[in-house]
Amino acid sequence: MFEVFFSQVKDKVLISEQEQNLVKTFFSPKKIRKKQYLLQEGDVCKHLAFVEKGLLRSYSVDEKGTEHMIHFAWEGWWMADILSFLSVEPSTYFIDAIEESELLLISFQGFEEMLLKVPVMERYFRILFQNNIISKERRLIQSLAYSAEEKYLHLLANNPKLVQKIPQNLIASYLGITPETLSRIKRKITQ
Amino acid sequence: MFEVFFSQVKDKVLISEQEQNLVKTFFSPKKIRKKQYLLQEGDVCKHLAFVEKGLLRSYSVDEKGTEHMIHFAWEGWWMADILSFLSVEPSTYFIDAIEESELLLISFQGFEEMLLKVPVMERYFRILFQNNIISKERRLIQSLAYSAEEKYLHLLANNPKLVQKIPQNLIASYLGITPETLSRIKRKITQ
DNA sequence: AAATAGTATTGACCTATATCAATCAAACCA
DNA sequence: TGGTTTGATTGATATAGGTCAATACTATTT
Repeated sequence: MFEVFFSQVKDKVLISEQEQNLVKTFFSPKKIRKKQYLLQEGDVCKHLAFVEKGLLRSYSVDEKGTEHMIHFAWEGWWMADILSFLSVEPSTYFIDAIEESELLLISFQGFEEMLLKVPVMERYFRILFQNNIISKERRLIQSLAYSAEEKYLHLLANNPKLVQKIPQNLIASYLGITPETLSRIKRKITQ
Repeated sequence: MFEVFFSQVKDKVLISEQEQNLVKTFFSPKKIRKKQYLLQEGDVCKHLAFVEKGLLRSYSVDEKGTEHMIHFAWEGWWMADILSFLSVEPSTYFIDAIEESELLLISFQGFEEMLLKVPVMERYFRILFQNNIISKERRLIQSLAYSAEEKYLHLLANNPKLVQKIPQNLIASYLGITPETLSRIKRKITQ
């Protein structure tokens, strides 16, 4: 159950067997079906979810009912509304499963306690958050400075797995463009 | 010199006098004039800069020579190209002073050593990075889902200090719109 | 296997925002 | 202090990408 998890952790920090066993106690496994919600708007995000298997997405829905993709997470990645989770405020997001998935959940109390009892996990999350900042910053610059076509080409070059795994209408939303525009861009690139 | 710094740190974690004295040894103060560069594209970002006083900006410049504002930092905030700093790769950003500023600089080695020797600073940065993720995510959603006018209204509501302190052409760039469009939005809102 | 729902493509048209250019206002500095 | 650079406003025009609608394609369900 924790194979993917600890292989990810070990990519970033050194962790002993003993520490691993302690860390395990803070998590509970959960299976989630396709289209099932992990979080709905208005609810507090009570867990960080690590994806052992499968595929999740997070998104917001505006007044017109349009969905805006925020993140995708598959094997080896985390998913949560970090704002809601940390501030214990109602979320403005939805999180659901694009594919049937296996998750490891940790609660807010569990998270805080784990970081204090296992300092190496404090370090792991600091590094994780650093990386997250970097990738968000990249995406932000792209959304500010690039045309729709440039954004798609960058995604293809830098995150081909995402383009493979995720339906096009969701990719369009992730890039902040319409599915029609993405379809036209693809045609233009291919011909 | 460290007044603003430790008041910020104490907002997030408990830190002893002893720890404070140790932390101080990792930083060096630096004064920087208006328009002076702290970082130029192609150089590795060798320091995290804490702003004790003044105002900095970071921005990228595209092939057409257009500047895209990434961040602003004034009293109590950090500034760096975190990607370049952490990965020790050449930066794609510029950082310069909008106003004459007083900074506290810490090198990469200093940073790593400080986090290991003063675990409470590991915690401080984990929290700092958390908050950074949250604000970047907010900005990202706005850039994807909101119109130019909505983005400006949100900025006014949520970051009025930024709107006060920063020239309009830079605010426009920060929002990913042109100065002309921002000017028109302001007129529309006011009348 | 048919029926249904979801997803992608294409075309016609529209609108928000960019671009270009001129003027105006303010800030800097020699 | 007047001249020069820098930033803001306004107008005219162009365009990338959105919207709406029809059709085609692909999965999923019964």
